[in-house]
Amino acid sequence: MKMAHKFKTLDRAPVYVKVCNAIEADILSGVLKEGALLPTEAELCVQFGVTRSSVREGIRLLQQSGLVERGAAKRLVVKSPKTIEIAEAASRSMALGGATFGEVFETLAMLYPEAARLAARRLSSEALDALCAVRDGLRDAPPDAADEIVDYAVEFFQQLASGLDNRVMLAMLQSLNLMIGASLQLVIDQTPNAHERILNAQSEIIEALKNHDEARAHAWMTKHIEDLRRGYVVAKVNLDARIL
Amino acid sequence: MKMAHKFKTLDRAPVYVKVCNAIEADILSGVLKEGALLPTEAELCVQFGVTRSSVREGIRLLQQSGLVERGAAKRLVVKSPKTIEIAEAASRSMALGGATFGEVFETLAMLYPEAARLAARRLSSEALDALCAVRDGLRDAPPDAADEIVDYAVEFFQQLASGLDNRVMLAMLQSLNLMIGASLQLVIDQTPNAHERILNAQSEIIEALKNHDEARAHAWMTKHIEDLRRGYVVAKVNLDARIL
DNA sequence: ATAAATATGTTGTCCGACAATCCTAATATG
DNA sequence: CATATTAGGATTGTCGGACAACATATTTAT
Repeated sequence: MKMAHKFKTLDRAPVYVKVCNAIEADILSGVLKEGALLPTEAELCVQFGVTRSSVREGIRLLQQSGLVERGAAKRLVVKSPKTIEIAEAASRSMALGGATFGEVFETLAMLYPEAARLAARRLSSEALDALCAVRDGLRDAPPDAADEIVDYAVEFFQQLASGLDNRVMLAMLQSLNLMIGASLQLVIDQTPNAHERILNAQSEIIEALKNHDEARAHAWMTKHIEDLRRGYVVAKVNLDARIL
Repeated sequence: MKMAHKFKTLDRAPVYVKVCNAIEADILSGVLKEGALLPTEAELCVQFGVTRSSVREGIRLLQQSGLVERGAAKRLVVKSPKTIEIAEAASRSMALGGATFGEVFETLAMLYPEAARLAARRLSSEALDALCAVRDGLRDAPPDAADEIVDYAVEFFQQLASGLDNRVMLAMLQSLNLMIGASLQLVIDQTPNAHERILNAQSEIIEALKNHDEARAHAWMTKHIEDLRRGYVVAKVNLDARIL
């Protein structure tokens, strides 16, 4: 008995999706390396055999996923997503998805102490210097300049994360930074002694990192974050409220 | 002396970007709630006063960020991003950004033991039942069916993460799952006793969760992940290689 | 009343056109 | 000769209109 031939289901995706996929495939497979120039729109039209409208819609799709970007001369250049951009996209999506302060803080409280522990194990001396620079900046800042204090507090987290030399971790920590960064502003200028307390925590953490004292780094980071969290409670921010 | 008037810098973004931003703003501000139907393209044209090409390009931008989707009758409906989609986007970007197995595993080894500890503190009984179901499924699976074992191993992580009731954490854990999921396949069928070892780890973790024994949950999760990591070494997977 | 046929609306794709912008190269000027 | 200017060409952004494909709503026929 002869089996009737089975056809594969036809690919009925819109053309602009196919354009997006085709380009993306070549990027992913390495045919198009980072920084490579894509053909012009007109060129893509003839290569794919579709009209410019479709090509352009496909490009928008690629553009939003950060794989491609307009460079000099407006030409499209291939770009491999940087951790900060991944973090931005993720935190933006979380905000839109309705994540709350409580969720962010709980995650922060879980991740950063462990990050500090890892840092105590392997932070380079340059990374440590960067942390010291942040701490010194904070020390010299006027104790009532809330915005500056916030900047230094976030920057401390940022530098610590960067020093871990792990892009996956970095992206996650950065996205947490972004999610609280904006709101920290509202809190800190209502917290008494914020300047002093944060400065102290940073100093203790740095000291622990210097001595490769993992437990102490972990403990102080925990304390530091708990301190920040208390700020939200004092400022009467509802932890179930959506992040901005 | 009269000060010359200062003009704000003009907004010179392309129209399609403005279209995207305008719609996004209304979604974010709550004017457009989840599930709401967007006007048709023709309608948007007259409302924004631009041509359909521009509207369509703007829609592609929104579409890729997961804020909008074609529903029944092809109409555009507003959609708030789900954690799994955020995780997918993030892991995809990380893969394109060149993240390595080593980075993923290190992050996994940091996050999941802490997640297990948290789970021991507050996992609901339903979530625990779900974990048991996974464990039972794995127990009854043939010990040489590598793909099934992988599925159950990943599913165990998935259920644990879901039970934490924290979307931010969930998104991060899920994105880690996705990043190793694909590659675990290659490893497990080269690992002797994988079935038995994974089953044992799952059972121990479940036992610890039941007894709210945070330390033990943490310890066994650590052991479990280290075991998986060893699989990569045995299978001679280069930990500096890019994830798929 | 149900099924078939038709009408209507919406999206996907095409085409052609033009202004704004940027790059390149030729030209003018010191 | 080097630099500034200008002209030219290439490319993107935006427009308008057109039509086929498809899904829904409405009417007609059985």
